[in-house]
Amino acid sequence: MLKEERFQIILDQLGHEQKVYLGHLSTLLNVSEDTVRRDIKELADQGLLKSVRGGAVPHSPGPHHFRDRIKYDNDQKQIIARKALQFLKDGQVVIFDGGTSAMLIAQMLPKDLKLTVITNSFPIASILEEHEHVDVLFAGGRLLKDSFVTIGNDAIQFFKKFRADICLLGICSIHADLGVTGPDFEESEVKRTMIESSKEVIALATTEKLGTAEAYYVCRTERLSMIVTDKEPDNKDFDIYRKLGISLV
Amino acid sequence: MLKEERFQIILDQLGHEQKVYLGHLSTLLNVSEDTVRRDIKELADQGLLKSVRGGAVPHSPGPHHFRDRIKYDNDQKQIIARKALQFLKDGQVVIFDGGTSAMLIAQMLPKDLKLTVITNSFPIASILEEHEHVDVLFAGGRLLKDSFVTIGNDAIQFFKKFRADICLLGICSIHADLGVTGPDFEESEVKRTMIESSKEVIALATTEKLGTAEAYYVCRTERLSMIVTDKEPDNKDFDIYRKLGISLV
DNA sequence: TCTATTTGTGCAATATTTTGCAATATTAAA
DNA sequence: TTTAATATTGCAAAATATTGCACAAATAGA
Repeated sequence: MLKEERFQIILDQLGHEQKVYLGHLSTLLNVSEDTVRRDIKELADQGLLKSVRGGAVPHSPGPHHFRDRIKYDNDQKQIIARKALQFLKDGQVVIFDGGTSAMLIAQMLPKDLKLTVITNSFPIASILEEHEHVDVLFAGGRLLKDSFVTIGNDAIQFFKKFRADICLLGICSIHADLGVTGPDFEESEVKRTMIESSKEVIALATTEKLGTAEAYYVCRTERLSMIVTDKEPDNKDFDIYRKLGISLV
Repeated sequence: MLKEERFQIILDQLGHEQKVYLGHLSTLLNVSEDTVRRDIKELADQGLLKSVRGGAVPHSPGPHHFRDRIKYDNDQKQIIARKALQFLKDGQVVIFDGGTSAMLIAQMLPKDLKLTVITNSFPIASILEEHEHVDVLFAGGRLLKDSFVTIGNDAIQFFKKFRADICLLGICSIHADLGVTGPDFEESEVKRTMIESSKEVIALATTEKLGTAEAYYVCRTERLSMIVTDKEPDNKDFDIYRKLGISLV
């Protein structure tokens, strides 16, 4: 096998995974871990990925240093993202919420998928900038430091203009009676508008967020079309949501 | 078998596969590996494929990303950015245009300067995110791929809401009679609104852009308060602008 | 036609690169 | 701290490239 073939395979892996491991690649490519390490170093020198302890993570070009803040080792969220991905179809208009879960979805998105994406998240917009067939509509507003999303009335008014097919709602607390809630007032306001502007709402939630509530109201639980979790969906804890007509995945 | 026939077969192989091996070609073409190697070298010299250890791979055209563009000829622009920097004072509301010049200014901005920045440029917003005392208001709209700015009616409406102290206008063509012009229609539309929403307009222009014109009108020359160039401002070529009441720096 | 020259090919000697291993150093986690 | 995992370094063996050369085939000029 040519060295270039190995390079291609490593880069392909990083197209849909957020991290590749030395050990995994070593068996996959049939070479020693040392060789994989050297390959990764060479690719890192070319700026095609970022070498990290134990493997490598994607490193996309462009001036987006917020990309570095992604926590790549978040297995739960990665599982959720992979599950959610299957519900995105060609031609849809999708609102992406600003959380890390939605960001992972953006990163795993097949490059040939045609979408119109509406978002208020810098990281998501900058990831999708590389997708030729994705139109990005970005919500203006005040930039919230450290979470890289725009908020405020301008962002709200922006989302109100659209009628999206799907809203990918980042991880919030979900409680069957109290509804969907979030920890930040202004972000919750924006989320509420995102939901109002979408036909279907897919909530991305790690299981520990189910049954909990936070200070600020976002929407009623029944408004959700689907909850994507990191666990098996046939758990009986989830029955309460199924009764409300919500699919669990 | 003619050498040209071998060439054709090698190239055909690379049309289907992503790689060819020396050994494989050697048996296929009934010549020694040395000959194949020489063939590949010759084809590589013509740029028809890429010679690699053990075989060859298709020649991939390198990506031309935003990041790559930043490096080029920024000496001039750095001079301009440094000069422009002195006009920014605490407490001002400043509109940053999306060009590389404005980006360099953002990069050089002292961390303790208090500003409100209004922009439609991702790179600028993400640079300023690290400035604790800078409030960033980001214009929504359609994201223009590869230049990382938002454009369209939404962006225009956003800028119309403000009354800024200064507009830092990225490098356009400036002609004393024909006014300020740009090469892209939609970007020029946005620039026009930026200018309308600002008290003062500081144009950033490399000297070769002075006296030239492009297709799309942005504003009259007199509307500029100042032109920052990379040359000494006492050049007599600049007199024509001074007569219009524009400072040169 | 015949010779002289060029070109393409394979072979062998030598140089370079790649690879895996082992010893040592560094880092992250308990 | 100690401990386990991962990285780095130097090295030798294997794989591959390069070079020089001999020889054959094709080409050109007389």
